[in-house]
Amino acid sequence: MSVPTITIADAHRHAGESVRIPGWLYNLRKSGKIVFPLLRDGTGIMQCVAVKSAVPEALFDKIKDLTQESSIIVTGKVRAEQRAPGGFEMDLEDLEVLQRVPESDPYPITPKEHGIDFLMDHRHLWLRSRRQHAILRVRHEVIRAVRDYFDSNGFTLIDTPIFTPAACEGTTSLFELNYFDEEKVYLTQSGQLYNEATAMAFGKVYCFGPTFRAERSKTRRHLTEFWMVEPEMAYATLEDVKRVAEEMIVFIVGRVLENRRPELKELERDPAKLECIQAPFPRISYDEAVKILQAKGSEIQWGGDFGGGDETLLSEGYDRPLMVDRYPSAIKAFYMQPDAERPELALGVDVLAPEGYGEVIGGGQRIHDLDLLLRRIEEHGLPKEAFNWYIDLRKFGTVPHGGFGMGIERCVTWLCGLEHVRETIAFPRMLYRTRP
RNA sequence: UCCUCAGUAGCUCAAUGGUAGAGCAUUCGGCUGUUAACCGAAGGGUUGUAGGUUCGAGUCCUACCUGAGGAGCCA
Repeated sequence: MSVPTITIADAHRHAGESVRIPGWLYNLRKSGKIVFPLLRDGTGIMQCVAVKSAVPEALFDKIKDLTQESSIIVTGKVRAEQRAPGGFEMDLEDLEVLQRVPESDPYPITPKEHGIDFLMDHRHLWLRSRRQHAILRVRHEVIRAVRDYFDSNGFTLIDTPIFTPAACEGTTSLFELNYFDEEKVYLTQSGQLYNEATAMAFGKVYCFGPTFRAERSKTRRHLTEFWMVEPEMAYATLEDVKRVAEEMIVFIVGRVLENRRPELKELERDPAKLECIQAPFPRISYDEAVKILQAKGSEIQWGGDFGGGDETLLSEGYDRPLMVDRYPSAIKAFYMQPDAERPELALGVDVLAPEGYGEVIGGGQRIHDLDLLLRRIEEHGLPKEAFNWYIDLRKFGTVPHGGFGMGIERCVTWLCGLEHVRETIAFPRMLYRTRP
């Protein structure tokens, strides 16, 4: 008679049955004649139990001598048990050891606390911990929600290139590499310019992929390689962009609350902080933001950009994301459409997450007028030849259009209530850290 | 790139300029309901590197290396 192979996540459906679960030994608690191995299988953690008098001696000895993170396949009967974490427990009947981790070189991440440097050096193993597991499952939920939101709202996924011939935005630094020793190309820092082309072909589009910034930033909000989702819409105004950004965030938060409650609990994240993320989000202008900041004691002057502290000051007092729009054109990218009533302002919007998490979305309406775009390219000293295709978009059926970009890691950091973005991606790439 | 802080056992951290310590991990022993289990014992050190001051440096000084936090910039 063969027993079914199941996952720990499904164990509650097999109470009273004998089943087989492949996994790894998460931890082992011993008490003389009774042992409690904790099995981890990627879907959850289950406590097993073996009493010396109730199992064959060879089996008991094999369990007793297991080491942390050894790969094992357990067989036993699942039973509801109040005392077990998770509410279910397995009475062990058999154990197959695929690889026993030797004592001479034990698993380095013990159940005690560790420093961040050590954990980052062992990131490939750290991913097995409950906390990292919870964070990456929330990340997965966020990504799935993003795709579902756009897919069910008429957007077409169109991926943009990662090798690009020039800067999308002249301001930030790019990673440069040799392209067959024939020319220099750069790793993309945004798919936006290409998406403006695809939006003119498909109406509503989005891209979702890795993005690279060679900024020498060393803060809790920065990675050199991160994932960004960027929708772009033809015939869209700044107001349309703001509405979509708001709807998307509400949708994502709703999905996380619906499907990832246990993960939020593992992370000790108060779900009430997310339950209040409902439309409408507060909206203020750059002008108002500057006045608010000055009243709160910030050094900011009109015309300057917000620092990290300014973003925190602005978003405190709101329990939901704050939308700030109409920034001075001078501090924004060359492609930003000016405000018709006040041409010194750009029709851009930033979305600042609550609780001091800062900017998670940046976007706005793009310039659709050919002459204005040419003028801006010149003013910013950009090489016109490299933008010929982009300029074409204003020559052949140009329309008002806009979109935004959302950094996935910053969003996950906020939703999980984390201190640092580095835990929201499996293998973070940061200034001074490219390994493992 | 700049500013601040840190580097001592495998890990997390102590140690007034005067003998290098603890908890966890590992090994051995004990324990029939543990929840980062607990109790007892043992092994484990070129104090990041190179100089300097001093009778004497983990501790003070200089440079460098590595990491962390922050700034600017950004999602």
